[in-house]
Amino acid sequence: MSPRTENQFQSLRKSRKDRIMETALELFASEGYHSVSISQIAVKAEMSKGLLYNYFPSKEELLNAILVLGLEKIHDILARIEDELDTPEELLIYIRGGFQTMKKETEFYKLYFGLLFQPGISDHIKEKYQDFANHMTQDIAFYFKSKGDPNPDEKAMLLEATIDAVGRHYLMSPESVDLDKMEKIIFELFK
Amino acid sequence: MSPRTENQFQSLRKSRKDRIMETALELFASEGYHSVSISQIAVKAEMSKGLLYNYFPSKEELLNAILVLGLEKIHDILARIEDELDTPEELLIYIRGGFQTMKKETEFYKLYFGLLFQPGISDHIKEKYQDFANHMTQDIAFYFKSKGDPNPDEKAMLLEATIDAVGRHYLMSPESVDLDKMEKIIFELFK
Amino acid sequence: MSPRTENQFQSLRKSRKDRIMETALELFASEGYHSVSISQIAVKAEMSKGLLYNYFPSKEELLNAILVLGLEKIHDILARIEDELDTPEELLIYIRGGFQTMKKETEFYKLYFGLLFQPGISDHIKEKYQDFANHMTQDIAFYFKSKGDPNPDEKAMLLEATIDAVGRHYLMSPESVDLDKMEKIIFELFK
Amino acid sequence: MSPRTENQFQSLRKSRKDRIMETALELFASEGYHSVSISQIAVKAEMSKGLLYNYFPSKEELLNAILVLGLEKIHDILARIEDELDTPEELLIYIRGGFQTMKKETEFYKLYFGLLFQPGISDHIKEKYQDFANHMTQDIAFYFKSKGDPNPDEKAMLLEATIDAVGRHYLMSPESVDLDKMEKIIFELFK
DNA sequence: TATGAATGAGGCTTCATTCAT
DNA sequence: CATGAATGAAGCCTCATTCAT
Repeated sequence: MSPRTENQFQSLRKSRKDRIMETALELFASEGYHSVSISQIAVKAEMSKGLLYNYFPSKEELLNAILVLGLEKIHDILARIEDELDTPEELLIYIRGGFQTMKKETEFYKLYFGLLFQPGISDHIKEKYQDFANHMTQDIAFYFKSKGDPNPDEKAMLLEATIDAVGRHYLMSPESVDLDKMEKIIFELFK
Repeated sequence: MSPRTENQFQSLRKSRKDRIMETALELFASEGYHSVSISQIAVKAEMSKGLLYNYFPSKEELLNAILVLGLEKIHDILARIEDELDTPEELLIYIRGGFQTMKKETEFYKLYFGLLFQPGISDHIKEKYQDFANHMTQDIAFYFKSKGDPNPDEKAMLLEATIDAVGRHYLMSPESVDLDKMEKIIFELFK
Repeated sequence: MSPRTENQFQSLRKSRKDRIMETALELFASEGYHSVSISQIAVKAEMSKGLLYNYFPSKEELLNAILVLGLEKIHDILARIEDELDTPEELLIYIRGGFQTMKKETEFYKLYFGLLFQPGISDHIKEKYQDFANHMTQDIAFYFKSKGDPNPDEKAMLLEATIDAVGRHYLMSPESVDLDKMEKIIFELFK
Repeated sequence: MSPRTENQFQSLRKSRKDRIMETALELFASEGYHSVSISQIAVKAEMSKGLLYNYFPSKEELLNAILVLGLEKIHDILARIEDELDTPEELLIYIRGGFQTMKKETEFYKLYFGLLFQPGISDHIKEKYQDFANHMTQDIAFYFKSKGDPNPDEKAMLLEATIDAVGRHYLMSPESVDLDKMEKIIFELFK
């Protein structure tokens, strides 16, 4: 029989890679990066340990890939909203957007928040996150500036931190936080 | 050389147990719980592994003890402020108190925040923290109620979360956060 | 899919096979048999691992084939000189021949010397080498006998060993051994 | 009970370390460094794998330690002979000394010769051996100089290489080489 | 009480080899 | 014939914990 085409190989690789990353994210998020073994991932992804190394050179690189992908997803979501924040309505949408990424990418956020204070997580990732958070903060600062607030940067940082913190609460016990309500209260506070 | 011996001297007067916990906290906070071995702790605490196991039955119990002690310390600090929050002045003091515990117990908070999203941390601890956070939230809610705020509980949760989040930023890069200024802005926002 | 003649088939196989062996020899000699993976060979030979296994049933057989081929090449070179060693001139040519095979088949010798003391190398190969060395020794012994030396066999073994050893030095650091000079000195010593 | 004394610990450690090195040398020499697993060594030394790592940080460091020790032993043996080589009698003793170290440290030599052409063996070791061989060569050169030989350095290198090569033959098949006889023939040739 | 040697399970990773396509 | 994804055994190493002294 003839060998697989280049295309066949590529889509096979992509699907495998996706499967590994999905499975690993699930496990990392629910059990913690250090507590999950490559073996567990392989079993849950229904493949051999060896195959996993065909796609990621190490456990750490697998984690990295997951984090990079997650940050990109979030970035994409927010990129659609960001534009320029001029009106209160837009601010509300922005806040809502923040919460929605958390609802949508719950697992990623759980993993991520568990890692941020973990020393040893690659600086590259931390930088990426910083960039991302800075970007967000600047968007918000723009709003406060146009409103004439005396401390726009601090206000922005504060709002960003607040969204972050409420999201954290939500991730830890979703049933105890009513995001819709919080969204409005935050808006009232900062608008 | 001399600061180190100064440290050693100081910790020599402490009980063995304290020394172990201090050393372990230091290492856990700076390198991460999973990355620190019992051997490292024993070496840094200048005692044998065996002795360490005379005081703590396992690595996990050592961690537990550290966390319990840390929570208690924080509780003690806040207990001195809490009373009843009636006036804006008291609220400001409360906010300030929150930040001050973080400045004082930096290492504990670093460890703690790194662990909160890490599954596998004993539920006992998580409960203790919940109690503690709830307690705090209720104190604050008391203030908002006495002010006649329509959403006192949510407001309280929000303020608590905000203090938390700003503290996190501070812990990650102390130079980029001016706690004194943030304290005032938060106060203006919530008072 | 145009059908190939039997001949084209053969020569295709041959060139592929040669390429594999050449590449493998290169890698084995420079990095060591155990440190080179089949994957590396396949990449460097610009073919797939699978194809490689069409030509050699295992890594060990590939090594074997390389060694056999190498020994044959050396044998061929020496066969052209050997005839009967009667005169000193012929002895000199013989010594020179020994060194020249080492210059010409450097990689093979490097691999070979690295393997000779490695247990686990197929006995078949070791025998082949023994035969070859014995053959050489006998040729030389013939010379010493015709010269009336009292210990022709030992002398022969000694000369053979000496050529071997000087060659080894040369292979390890070519710049530190002047083969032309050594050749003459050895000749003076044994003639 | 009271803890072991420092002395007890030290002698325990020494005996364990020796046992590991002996066992490993035996196995490395007879099966080849790459073919012997840490597990095998542990089993043969009747201890756990883990313990081995209490004494050597890695397989490679274990090898290193063995090689360093071996070179030192050989050095010691030859140091007793070396002095200044003036008379033919002393040269004979020197040659004999060379062979005797090989008879005495058979395993070490087997391992060593198997490794010399193996790329990846630590340069530190190779240097040590070079030093050692150079030292030997210089001793011999001294003899040829005092004899007025026109090529003392080359002669010395040649003699050294010859001893080496005959030793190699002996190690590979002791029954086929009569070292006593070779010793004399070499002596007659070079004296 | 104190020591650190000793254990052994388990983790990460590599790689010769096979096989569906 | 050719490809490279897939397997699984085996290797090196770490480390929490135990225990003889």
